[in-house]
Amino acid sequence: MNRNPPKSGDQRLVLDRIRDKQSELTAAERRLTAVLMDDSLVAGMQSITKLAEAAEVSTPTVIRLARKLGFEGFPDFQAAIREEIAARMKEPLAKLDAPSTTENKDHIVSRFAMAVSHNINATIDRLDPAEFDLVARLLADPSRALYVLGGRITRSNAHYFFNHLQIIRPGVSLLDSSPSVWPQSLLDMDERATLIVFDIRRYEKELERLASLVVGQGANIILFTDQWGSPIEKYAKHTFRTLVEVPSSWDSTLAINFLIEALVAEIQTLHSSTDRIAALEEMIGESRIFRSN
Amino acid sequence: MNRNPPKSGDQRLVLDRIRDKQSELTAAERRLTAVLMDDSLVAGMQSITKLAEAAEVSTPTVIRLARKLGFEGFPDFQAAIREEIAARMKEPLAKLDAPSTTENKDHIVSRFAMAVSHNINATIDRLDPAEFDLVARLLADPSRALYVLGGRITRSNAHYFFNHLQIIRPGVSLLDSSPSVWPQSLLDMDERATLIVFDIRRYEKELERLASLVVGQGANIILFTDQWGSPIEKYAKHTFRTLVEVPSSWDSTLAINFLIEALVAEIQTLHSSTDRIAALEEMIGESRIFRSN
DNA sequence: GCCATCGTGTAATGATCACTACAGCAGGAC
DNA sequence: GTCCTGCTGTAGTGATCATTACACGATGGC
Repeated sequence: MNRNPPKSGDQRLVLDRIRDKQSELTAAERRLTAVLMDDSLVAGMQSITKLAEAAEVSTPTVIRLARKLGFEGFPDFQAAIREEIAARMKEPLAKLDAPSTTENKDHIVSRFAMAVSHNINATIDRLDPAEFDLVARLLADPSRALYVLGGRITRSNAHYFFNHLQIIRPGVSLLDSSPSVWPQSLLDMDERATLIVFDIRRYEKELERLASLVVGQGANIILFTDQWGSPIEKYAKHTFRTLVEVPSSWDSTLAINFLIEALVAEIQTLHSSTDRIAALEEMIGESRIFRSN
Repeated sequence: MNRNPPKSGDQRLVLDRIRDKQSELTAAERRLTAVLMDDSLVAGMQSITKLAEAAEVSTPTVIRLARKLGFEGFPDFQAAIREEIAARMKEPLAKLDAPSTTENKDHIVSRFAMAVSHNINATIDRLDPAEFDLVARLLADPSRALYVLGGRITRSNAHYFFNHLQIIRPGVSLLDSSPSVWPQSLLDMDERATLIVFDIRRYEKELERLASLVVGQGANIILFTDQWGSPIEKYAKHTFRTLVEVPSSWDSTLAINFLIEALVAEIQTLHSSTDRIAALEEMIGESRIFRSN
């Protein structure tokens, strides 16, 4: 390729330069770099006007950033980006992660990303969209009382789900982590109640025991578990199996979180209680958004 | 591959169009397409003047080719090329493709998966591996006291991180959600202390206030925020920006969880305190594994 | 050999662009 | 409160750009 414009001295990659200077950048400049890094600098191929519009900043801000990164002006900056993209396009398989040397391939983050990618894909694969929709409708029904319960590790997931459900609709309770206080909630669980349980390996005896009692009372159970399946499956009306293995000593609950977030999105749509959210924000008094314009 | 770029009416790829019309092209136009195909269209990102020079043709020839290929003019042609390159660059390290049949393409789960895929990839993209390693080492150092704090939504993430850190190493505290009890912990934060804060949009004033106090005491802050950046960034020694936008009324903290899990994996490796885990499991008395195989 | 046709480049045009100068404004210091 | 500093956008400029009109030259039919 013709590299007749020998750039402005510096040979480092644009992405690296951005990362290096990230801490010195101003708010508007960061909005810009966010847009640029969003699609691996491709946004920087547009004219300065378009790029500025996309990032919602002014054109001088773009020029100032280019200079801060060590380029003479926008054309110089853009030429560097073009060369960088050209170099990356030449490589057989576009690898997004490493702007970079091969050493990053083995970095824990890369290996983790591949595992997570597989986990979420496989989780979606074994998901029945019809069942997903059914569960979403079920959870969106405010006449059904909901109880949420997690295990030792999955308690955070339970809390996350509870946190959102509680804002979207009434009648949601988070069961305490201590089994000693469960009986009080158990009393209220009739056939209009639904218990959402999270139980991945090192499945917990207490959860199973509670599940059997809950079913005995006529309530339904929705279970989030791992690929091997918690013993609670036999009590559950709906089961979501997720993949949890990653290159770590710990299991990953990312696929579970994925389902939770997708369900929350769908439930919110079904319930469409934007007024409820607005009211809540009013109460909390935090509705101010910090984006600078 | 995905042919999402909507372009100017026509959906076909630029490269395909060139191949289709190759036989109808004139000598000068072929010189042009040769240059373009040489580096996967990247040459087409320059100005029309530069491109013409590179191919040793005149600028009107470039316009005539663009029109022959079905574009309105050079800008239209260039926009199509840019989108095509963008699509190719996005080719994720972890491609969470839409599951199975086309009918499901519009299902919330599929749309969610695509957004999440992009979020995690872009998050990795803007991550500095060296900083990641540095933070992992910092958090693995048992002589540093750790404090974990989340906002309204990110409290679950904070809890998740805390939950794991606490098992791996001593000296980890989760700050309560109620600001009224923060001062007690604040007292203990000296220059050997590190505060891990989660703050995504609808950035919370209380968190920022605490952050400034903490820094005043000489402690370090590690911040997990969104792509726009919490105001706490200016206090933080290390900042991890993640993408949070998904087709939902709610922001997604999946990319944050991704970083947490990856950090936990690395910290665990560095600390290699398997004995500590074993001891803990002994105490909990839950060490029986249910795996079916 | 003459003309018609097609391919191509040159030159001139409005449009857009990159860039500068300056003013407004927010946040921090005192 | 008041200043000050630094960030940011607006407006105006020359420069570059994409495009058009047109002229030249090559080719082929008659």
